[in-house]
Amino acid sequence: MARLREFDYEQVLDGALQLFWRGGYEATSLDGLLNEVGLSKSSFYGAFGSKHEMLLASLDRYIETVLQANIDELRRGPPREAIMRSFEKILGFQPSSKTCFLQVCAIERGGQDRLVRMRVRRGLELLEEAYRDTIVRGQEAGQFAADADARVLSTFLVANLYGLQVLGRANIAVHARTKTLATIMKALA
Amino acid sequence: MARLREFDYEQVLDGALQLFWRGGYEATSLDGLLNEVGLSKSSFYGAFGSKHEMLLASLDRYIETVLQANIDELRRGPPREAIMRSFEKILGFQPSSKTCFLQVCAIERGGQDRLVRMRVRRGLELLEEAYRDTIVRGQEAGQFAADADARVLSTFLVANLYGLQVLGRANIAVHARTKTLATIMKALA
DNA sequence: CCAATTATGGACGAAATGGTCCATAATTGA
DNA sequence: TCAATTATGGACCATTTCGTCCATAATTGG
Repeated sequence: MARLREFDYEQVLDGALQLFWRGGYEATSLDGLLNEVGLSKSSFYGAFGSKHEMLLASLDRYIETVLQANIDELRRGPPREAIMRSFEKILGFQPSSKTCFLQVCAIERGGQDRLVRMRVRRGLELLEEAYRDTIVRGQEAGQFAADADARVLSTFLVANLYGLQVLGRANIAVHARTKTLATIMKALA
Repeated sequence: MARLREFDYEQVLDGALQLFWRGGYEATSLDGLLNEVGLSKSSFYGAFGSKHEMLLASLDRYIETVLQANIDELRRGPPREAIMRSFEKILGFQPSSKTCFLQVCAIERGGQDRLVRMRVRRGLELLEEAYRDTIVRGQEAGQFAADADARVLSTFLVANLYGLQVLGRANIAVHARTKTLATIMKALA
């Protein structure tokens, strides 16, 4: 063995995630990041490889913590309420709120960066599956139309979830976005 | 009077729009931009002021050309078909396709940049109005449920339009996105 | 305690960043 | 034709960018 690392890998990763999440990839400077988390360059390059690899690691981290927590909430609660709550969170967004990191990555880098795209896709699929299972649960409980295709509806929900975040970023009034939620829920039955 | 400018202002603006549109604000370097459009720095700063002002000008330009063209199509055609066509365009997107510039700006800078946010919002509102008027036309023609609130539905359509673009960026299969369109249209009646 | 190995601090570097400045060129009204 | 004004090319600048490198520190197995 040899000298032990003095920093907490996941703590640094979480710090990087916060910065990338708020500012995006390009606008986040490595020096600023290292300064923020208090890490030297050699330690960083030794542990993470490069700024880009750090982004990928942040994205993985986001999926397995933040996104997974949202998914867990969805899977746990009563179907209709759980779905509504997932949307109500987003209705509360202000323009300066952090929208889903998957969306940030998809828009800034998804067009050119295959490794980012694969991860975003995986995250969206996890979310879609969670919605799908929740819809099926709701159908079994007689809350949603039983003849509807849960897969189609779950993709529809994911699309709406991200669309509403764009409206929030643009400062479209809360009441306008809230009324949209009713239309979305109506599509479930 | 004095010496005449040798470059075409709008042509340069269009070139800048293309670069910002494809790569985003931060990732687009001024040197690269000037090199691309063949403009000297002094001419650029004389005419446009700064990189940031150029972004704002590009955004305005986008709204009055690209977005307005989409809006015109929407307003011209038969209601149901016009709405469907506006979505079908997006279904054809590949991951590398340029998503709506309003979305790129909203996600990259909307959280921190008020001037960008105001423009994005105005663009979204123009789009929402066009959808709204188209829905009303459809209601008058008996194609859509007459008792529905066209304003709510139009916001709903805008949200879906942007949500589907995120899915496209993430390489979610075309057939999954296509099926979503049916669900969206069903909400109109 | 020594050898091997890994972590750390920070100096260093080359290139790129957005932006300024100035000498010169071109144009028009008088 | 001359004065006034604006456009242009490009040198120049400070700062920041991501990344490398190396000497030194710390740790463990033998």
